[in-house]
Amino acid sequence: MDMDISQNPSFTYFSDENFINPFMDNNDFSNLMFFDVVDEGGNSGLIEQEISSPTSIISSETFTGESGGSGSATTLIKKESRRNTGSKESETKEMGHRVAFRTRSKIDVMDDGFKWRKYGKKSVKNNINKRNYYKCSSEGCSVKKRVERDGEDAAYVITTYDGVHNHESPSHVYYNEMVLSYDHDNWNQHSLLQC
DNA sequence: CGACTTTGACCGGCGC
DNA sequence: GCGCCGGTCAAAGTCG
Repeated sequence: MDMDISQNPSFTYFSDENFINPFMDNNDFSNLMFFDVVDEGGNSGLIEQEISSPTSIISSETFTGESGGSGSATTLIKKESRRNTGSKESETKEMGHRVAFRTRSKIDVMDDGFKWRKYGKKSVKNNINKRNYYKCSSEGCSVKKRVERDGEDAAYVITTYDGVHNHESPSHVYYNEMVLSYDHDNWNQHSLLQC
């Protein structure tokens, strides 16, 4: 509609120029975009600053494809940006990190190797399509995921991950590649590092 | 029978 | 204070 998603103050826009589309195998993806969701808890995020900073962490995970033979998938994990401008009340709330990406896909829900339980469905403003809410069904894991079709172009699916899994993928995840640009303490990436 | 989905209701945050 | 909106809950239904 009126709002280009790349201008959405809640997201940092990433094109897929340097990114290999992980879902290309079994879906009709022709585009994949990532958004690093900035902490919207208060300050209006100066997101442009985040783009230039090396915040991205990309891990490639290969799983056994138990749901119809998907060969591999790649998880993009982006450290949530921290606004430490004024060193003033340093983020007491634990948001974990949030990743959103937009893919062109025929299917709504992508199999990322984790097991999700649907807990809500909602029609949201500026989008004629419903938004679906999922939780990770693993015990003790509170990662959430939102899935919605792009209101402008229903060929695109916007998926937002909220939080970090504290366990491995139930379908044999092998993290065979990982690029760590930098790290902070509030993200439990040790589950990734062990590989 | 257990796990999951569906769906309306409820709640809290935020803008006016 | 009020209304809108997004997110979550929970009961009922469905499926394997």
